[in-house]
Parts: sequence; structure tokens; C-alpha cells
Amino acid sequence: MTAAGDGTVGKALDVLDLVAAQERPVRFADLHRMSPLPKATLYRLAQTLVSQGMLVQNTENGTYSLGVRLVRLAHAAWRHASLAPIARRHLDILSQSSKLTVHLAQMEAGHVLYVDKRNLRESVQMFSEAGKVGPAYCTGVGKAMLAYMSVSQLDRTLRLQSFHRYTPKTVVDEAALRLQLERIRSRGFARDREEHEPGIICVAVPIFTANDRVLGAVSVSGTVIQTDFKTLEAQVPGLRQCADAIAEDAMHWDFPADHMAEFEGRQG
Amino acid sequence: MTAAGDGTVGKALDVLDLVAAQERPVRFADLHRMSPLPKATLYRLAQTLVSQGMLVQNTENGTYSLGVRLVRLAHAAWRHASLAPIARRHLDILSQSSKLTVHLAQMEAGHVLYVDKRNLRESVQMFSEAGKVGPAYCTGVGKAMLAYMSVSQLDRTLRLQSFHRYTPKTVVDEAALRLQLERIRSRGFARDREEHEPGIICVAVPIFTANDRVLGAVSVSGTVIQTDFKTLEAQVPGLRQCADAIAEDAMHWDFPADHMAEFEGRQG
DNA sequence: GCACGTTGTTCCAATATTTGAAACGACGTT
DNA sequence: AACGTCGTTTCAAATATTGGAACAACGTGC
Repeated sequence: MTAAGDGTVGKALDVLDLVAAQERPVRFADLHRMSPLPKATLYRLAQTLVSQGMLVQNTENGTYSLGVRLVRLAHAAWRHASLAPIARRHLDILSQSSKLTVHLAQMEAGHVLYVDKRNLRESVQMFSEAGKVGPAYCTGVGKAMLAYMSVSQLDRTLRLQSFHRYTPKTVVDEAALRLQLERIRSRGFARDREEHEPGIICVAVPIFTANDRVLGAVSVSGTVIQTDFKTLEAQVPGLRQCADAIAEDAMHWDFPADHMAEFEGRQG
Repeated sequence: MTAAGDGTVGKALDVLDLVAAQERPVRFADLHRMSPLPKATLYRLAQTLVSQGMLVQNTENGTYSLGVRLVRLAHAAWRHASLAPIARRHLDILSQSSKLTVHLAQMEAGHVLYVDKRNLRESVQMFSEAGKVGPAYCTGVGKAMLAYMSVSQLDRTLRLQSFHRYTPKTVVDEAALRLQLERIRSRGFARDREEHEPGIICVAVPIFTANDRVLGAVSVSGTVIQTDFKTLEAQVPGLRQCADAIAEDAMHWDFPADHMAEFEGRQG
């Protein structure tokens, strides 16, 4: 599941991921049970990470959690490598014109990474929303990105999926998914018919680079009682305009880090 | 400046910090110039980090930026190790009752790390605010935390400061600072008289753990044309109440990671 | 067109570091 | 007192990191 790590740092980062995956602080024994690494190795790695501020260790019970140093790094990462800073303006516009919940997402290690969100009703929830990950195969933004990947990229990404039936409507069959992607391509946008969360539907479009690679995706979503696909799809032109505006800004931006490169580099 | 790193991972994380410190994507040669590491070592480290998704490399010009994997990790870090999730409710209350800008901060490697913010006027700015770092010796939240540290903690933290005169009113003398801290202790709250940003004043109080260690700090701030210290200090009881409420919740919370431990562990 | 400085990348043997089975002391439980 | 669990440390063998130096690939100026 976790990619074979290069060298010591790879293992160290795997440990970080392991801690991150946990919902609560973990004891050493728990880590040991989950990690393939031998006890002593794991122990020294954890110690190093604590000493580096990437993990924090509770002084009384010795449990590990992620360290706040990561928050500082992520602040920079968010500015450097995410579309969020350049997309901000455009998301605001889309949010106000559509009166719907707007999501901005990118692809990260086969998963959908939400980097920004707009919701007119509730006040924005900072990190609690940005940084969240979701499945690629059953979300609007995920499918929008998958649909426009190159064949090799798509294959590699699909290999990373572990299909899980979130709702009765979740598509857990790769062949069926590929069929969906084709329809998305011909249609120009992706739908999520309560495939990830019951009662939540959404419509999403991809964002492209100058050379037609997928950078990310934008979506508008709502609950089935508040809205329907007729309403959502009426927003597709607005979505497209928003995505294009982001793409345009991303071009003239000086930081057009190739967001797929990061993903390509990793060995599945 | 950057702590001597333990082993390979320490060096790798230093590279991350180096990239994070830069405002824009860096070329390899730039990194090489800034890092003490030899060319080949640095090169392999950077490659590893890219392969791990911690850095992204622009495919056309080869420049490095921080990778979005960090954003995902930070999301978890923010939930695990920051006060933000448990403080949210209380910050909202303080923000609405005071009608002022509210900051929540913690100490990280000798610097102030802002983990949340409230501002009634502008909509919240997600990562662009949370994750920001600032100096400890000339901000309200920073001084509030410094004032209530243990002697050894304080010494260690002060050693990490690189005093810089941000404004004409910035105190850049350690002795003077220590005097200020004493006054803060007797007063119970800290002031920032335009010491960090011209025109910005603030009042801050520390947040304590059950055993009287400093967890973080809360502040209310404003511009000198909008507000004055009389107004700000009228909010001190509200601030205190907010801080205590956060501390109370942090106790009953299951994640009371010792946020100073992370800092203590690091060798200056 | 040639020489030059720069940049990113690769080699390779010496070296230092990671490695991991095993042992250890400290608790808490039965 | 015997046992399981937990976190921590030891030590020689194995391996990965190290970094000086050479390398191709540009781009620049002369």
C-alpha cells in the first residue's frame, strides 16, 4: 500500500504517514504493529522525527502525534504548490454567482486533495477542509481529473485506488469507472450522484495547463434536498469559466510547478 | 541557524525548510549555494524528496517547490497537535463579543506559529493565515508565551531568537525584553505596541495546561486608527475567559500532546 | 566558431550509518 | 512469584550515505 520508500528518509516519511493516518495519538507498540519496520529501527526513526519537530510526544504517556512543524511547512507548500492562492479570486466569484458550495482539488498520490473550499452559509473552516483527502474514483473532482489524464497516468492512478463502497451508489468496478470517464470526456464535466456521501451531489470540471495536462478540478455541490442536477448543471458554464480563469492565471504565474510530476515520480 | 540535524532525515528536513523559506521555486544551484551539504548529497536528497512527494519539480525548468503531500500531512497535524480544533468555538465567541481580530498561536522552534484567526470583516483566509510564523520577542502572543515559560525553556527559546528591528518600536535587547516579561507576569497579559507591524497593536494572554505549562496564546488586535489600548484592554477579561475555556477543553481532550516537548527535544 | 562559466547529473571507493535480533529493566496483571 | 506488555538499549554485521571529481549539456560573450 505505502510506496516502497527510498532510503532512510522514505521510511521516516512512511512513519509520518502512519501517524497521520491515525485518528488519535499512537503509542509506540501500535506503530510497531502497523509498520513493517523492525522495532529498533522504528524506534530510532520516531525519536529522530520527534527531535525534528515533525512528531510530538506526549510527555506523560509517550504517545505520538504529528508535530506543528508540519503546519508551518504546509503553509509554504500551500502557497507554492497548490492552486489555491491563484484560484482564490475565481472561487469567490463562482461561489457568489452560483450560491453553491465550491471545492478546489488537486491529485496527490492517487487521491483527491482538497486545497480550498467556499461556502456562503458557514464560515470557512481553514485547515479542517483544506488538506482533506478523498477518493478519486467516486468524487466529482476526482473523476473530472481522471477523465483527462494521459493513459499512462490514468493506469498508474487507478492502480493506487482501493475501491470501497461508500454509498449504495458508489461505483467500485474499474471497467464501469472507465466507461464513466469516457462519458465525462464527451460531456465535458463529471457528475457525482451521491457516490461518495449519501445525499451529496456535485458537478465538476477539470483545470488544464497550457499543454493540456490536468492541474486540478473545481466543483459545485449541494444536498439532494437543496438542489438537483438541473440546477447544478446550469452552473457548468460558470464552472468552465472559473476553471479556465484559474488555468490562465496559472500560466502567467511564475510558480507553474508541474503537479503531476510529483505524482509521476513516485513508484506505486 | 538551522539546528544540526540528526542523520539523513535531519538533513532531508533541512532541505525542506530551505525550500520552504524561499518565496519562489528554487533551482538546484540556488539550493546548493544555501545549503552546507555537498553537491552530490544535496542532489540525492532532493531527488528522494521529490520521489516522495514532499517536493515537486517543475518539469521544464527543474525548479523545486514544496509538494502538496505536505498539505495532506499538515491537515492531520493541525487536527492532532494544534489547539485550533478545540479552540474554534471559543475563538468564535471572542471574535463576536470583541468585534476585533483574534489570533490563536503556539510556539514552534522559537517562533510564533499562528494556527487560527478570526476576523469579522474579511472572510477567513485558510492556509494563508494559519501556518504563518512570526517572531516571538515582539508579538503579543509571543511575549505572552515567553513570559510564562520555565526558566530553562525561556533561555533555550531566547537563544533561538535573531532580534530584528521590524519597526522603530521593536525591542531588540534581551535584557529589556526580560524586563517586559516580568511586567507581563505581574499584569497577566502582554501588549504589542506596534513592535512587529507599524500601526498594529494587540493584547494577548497565555493558555496553560493543567500543570501550568504554556500551551499557546490568544490575542485581540487592531490598527491604531481603529482602536487603542483602552479598548483592547477592556477585552482582557474576555481573553482570559477564552484562554481558560480552551485550556479546560484541552484537558478533557484526549490529545493533550505536550507542545513544548517537541520544542524541548530539538537541539539549538 | 571557439572558449568559457554555469548548470544539472553520474561515478566510485572510503566511510559512517543504519540495521535488527536479542537482551533488558520497568510496570501492571493474574 | 510468574507472566505479558511496553519502551529502551546494545553491538557487530551489513548497507547506505558520503563527497571529491569528472561529465555532458547548455547558454553567453568574444
